[in-house]
Amino acid sequence: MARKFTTPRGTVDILPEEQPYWRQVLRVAEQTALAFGYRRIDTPVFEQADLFVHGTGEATDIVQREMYIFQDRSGEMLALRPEGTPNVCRAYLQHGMASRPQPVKLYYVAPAFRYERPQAGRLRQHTQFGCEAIGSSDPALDAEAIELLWRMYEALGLDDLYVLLNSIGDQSCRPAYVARLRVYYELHLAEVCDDCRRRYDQNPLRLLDCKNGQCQPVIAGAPAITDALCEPCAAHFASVQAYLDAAGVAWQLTPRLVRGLDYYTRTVFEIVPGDAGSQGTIGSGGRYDGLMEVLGGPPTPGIGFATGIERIILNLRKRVVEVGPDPLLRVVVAAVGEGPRVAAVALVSRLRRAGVQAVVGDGTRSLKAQLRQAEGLAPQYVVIVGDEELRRGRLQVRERATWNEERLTEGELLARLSD
RNA sequence: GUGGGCGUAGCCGAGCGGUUAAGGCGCCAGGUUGUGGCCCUGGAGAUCGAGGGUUCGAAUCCCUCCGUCCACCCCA
Repeated sequence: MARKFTTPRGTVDILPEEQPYWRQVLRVAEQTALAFGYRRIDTPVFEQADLFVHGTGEATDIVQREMYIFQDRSGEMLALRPEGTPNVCRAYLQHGMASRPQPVKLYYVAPAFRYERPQAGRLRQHTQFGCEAIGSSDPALDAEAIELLWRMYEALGLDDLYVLLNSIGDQSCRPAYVARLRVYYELHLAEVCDDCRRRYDQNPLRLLDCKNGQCQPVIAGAPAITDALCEPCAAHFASVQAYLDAAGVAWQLTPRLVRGLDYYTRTVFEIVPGDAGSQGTIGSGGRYDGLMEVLGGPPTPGIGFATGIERIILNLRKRVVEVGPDPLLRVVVAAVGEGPRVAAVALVSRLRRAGVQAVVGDGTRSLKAQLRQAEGLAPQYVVIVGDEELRRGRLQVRERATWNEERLTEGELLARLSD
């Protein structure tokens, strides 16, 4: 049908029926983050575009072709947040958080925007829950971030998940490795796919992540970055692994795992479902020890992750995980005729002030219709107010599920409701 | 950004060149004057995603666009 207005491509409405999932996921996410000592931070939906150009990285797809970027009326270049980490780091610097006890551990729930071609599990606006621990390079924080994410999924009832873990080194060892990788690939360019030839030029690390069948033998023969780590990076990585084991989180060493963002150093990880489709990653993150300097701050290490709420819910639905229903409506008051309507409005007003969720039936409809309406609203009690009830000072109160009917005074009704 | 599938009322879904465009769910109303879940009856709701074209005639064929889904790409 010809609708005049619809949601923009790649965006969705979250209808009342879906809200229980959101409430549940956000509740668990926040609880878990708080339990791990993280505190909430909120940052603007839009920021100076350069924050992401420099922070997320000029070479990334996100910056090159996916940002929602615009000029405001003063001519300033702004961008809708494509991911959360640069905002949090900017806030850390802006508010002098280096003078707080380190590390500063922050979490956020925020929409992210990327101009991409939508498909299941990939939207132009999606919601990320993320955590960042800034100001320490302790590998225990890396392990803790991974564990936090893992425990959160666990609490939500998601199983069949896998932690993929890798280290991609730092400035002192990665460049040499990338050079070696290039030398290796130079000899095999004829055997790999077109995308890989492009990656060879633009983003060599990503060569390892190619899913094209013809490239797999070449990947298998490539030097592994985990063999090329410098001593400090190797030691750090070993500690991360040991701490994960200590925390009881199972992980899989995945040398081919690299990440799309420029700022990652050392630890990178993803959590994927066992039956993952192409948009399978539900959460991922890593260490970004060089990011703060890029943003103009002093050298400050950091580790963090983000997970997509929509993808979590997708997986919860796939597994038919139960979530609590909406808080139930407790009373619907049906009334026909002006006198009873006035009394009914006054009654629900008092009920609500007493903390009871209550509504009146639609006064433009018959009593029968109001009762049908009440059925749809599924309250605990249905109350009927008519002239007779007003005369007697007693309400007709029905427990909807049992049809059990009583004549009660308002006080008795309230007592019943407070059981 | 590339390739492919799909697009009929709020939802599911028949029809696939000539029909008043089925049916189900849901919604609304009625089945005597104030009584809900089942049942019965009735009603509202569709410019057949949009715009062009072919044809005497198009939901049905063609083109373009839009949306959605799948794969790639990328990533949460």
